[in-house]
Amino acid sequence: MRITGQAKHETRQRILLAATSLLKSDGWQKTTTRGIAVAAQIATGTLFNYFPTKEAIAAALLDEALKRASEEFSSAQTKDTTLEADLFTLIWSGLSNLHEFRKFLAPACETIFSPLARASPGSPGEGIRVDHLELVDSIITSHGFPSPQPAIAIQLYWTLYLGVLAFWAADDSPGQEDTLALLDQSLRLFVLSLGHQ
Amino acid sequence: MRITGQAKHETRQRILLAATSLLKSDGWQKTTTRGIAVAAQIATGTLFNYFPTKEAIAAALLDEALKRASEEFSSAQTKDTTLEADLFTLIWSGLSNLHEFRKFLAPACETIFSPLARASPGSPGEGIRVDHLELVDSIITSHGFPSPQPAIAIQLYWTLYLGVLAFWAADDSPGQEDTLALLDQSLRLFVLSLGHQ
DNA sequence: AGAATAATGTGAGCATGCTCATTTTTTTCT
DNA sequence: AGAAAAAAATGAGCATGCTCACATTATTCT
Repeated sequence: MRITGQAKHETRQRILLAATSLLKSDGWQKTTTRGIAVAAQIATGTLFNYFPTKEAIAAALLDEALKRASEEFSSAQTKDTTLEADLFTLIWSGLSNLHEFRKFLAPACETIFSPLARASPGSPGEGIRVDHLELVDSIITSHGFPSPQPAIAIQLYWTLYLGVLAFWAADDSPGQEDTLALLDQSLRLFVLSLGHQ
Repeated sequence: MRITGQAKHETRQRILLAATSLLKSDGWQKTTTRGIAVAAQIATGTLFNYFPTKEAIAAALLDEALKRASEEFSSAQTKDTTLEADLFTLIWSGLSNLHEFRKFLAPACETIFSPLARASPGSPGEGIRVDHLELVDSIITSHGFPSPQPAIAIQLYWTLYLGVLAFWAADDSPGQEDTLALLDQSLRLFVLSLGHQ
């Protein structure tokens, strides 16, 4: 499994690299699976041996970026700040890591982890959502809040998170200061909602 | 323009009727534009003389339903309730009118008014969003609140609204009581955020 | 090594959203 | 009414996401 696995891994990386490059230069719509395959020097069919859908390719990219953010957060955590501050750090770090994908994030995400896609399990972004929400849950409880009620609080969090993401993707204010304001407000509300329940 | 317009209008209605029927029985994915065209007794190409995209067809259906809700609200308004209650009435009425579309709402909406589609003007759902937000703004100011700050408050509202919609679309609790709870919580937070700014 | 088996690569081809040159129908003008 | 012009309908065809039967390469077994 050693050498084979390595070759497979390299192909996978070539695909992700090709996809990144094309997505950045051409955007979501104009990047075709055929184009990615050619750039990665494989056949169209082979592409789908590695990723089940076009969205899954983008999801893998976003997943990598967000995993980096999670690790940054977990290692740098000082633990003496407020819940609000911790969540802010995590999310802001996520946005920084997603920065290179900002241009095509909105259209790609529509199908990847659309808030409305909650109904469709097995969607490419499900892993991302689950991982993120688990981390958030652990942060919340580590600050002494009760683990949020099953559905509502977490649903509210994810909604607000996607709202921030959506806003950020189209935010052209200097330094994304408008996003900062929205994120601030959103987190304040979310923490409030934890208390009120 | 009289007689012609009428014929056009009838064709349009036939399309919407056919689409409704197919969407309800087959869902979003399995309903094809060819299928709608056949059911409406027109050629595929003709369909696109009436609606620019498949999404636009669904958007027209949702628009009709939500317009009905707006009218219900506007005519039944008693004006002596709280802001929270008024918004609740409006949104709940919207959900009732959307009820028959619940099954395919989530996948359709991903592309129609995806939370993340704020960036794409000219999308089929833009009119729906704009109309709704205008109404909400007027309700807010009629209750003595200042018209919300440019972007943030309205963005927050739309985010929460879509979150509710998404949840509702997949909510199988009896009487959608879970959605009720989420809507309640969301509106409480939103009104809170109006005060805090 | 050579056969047998498994894993991976391949591209023709399908389904479907949508376009557009052409044909058909309707309206207008005299 | 009949010709000219405008409007609408049509369906072959394109692009693209994805599938699948087959070919190719890698691995295992004796």
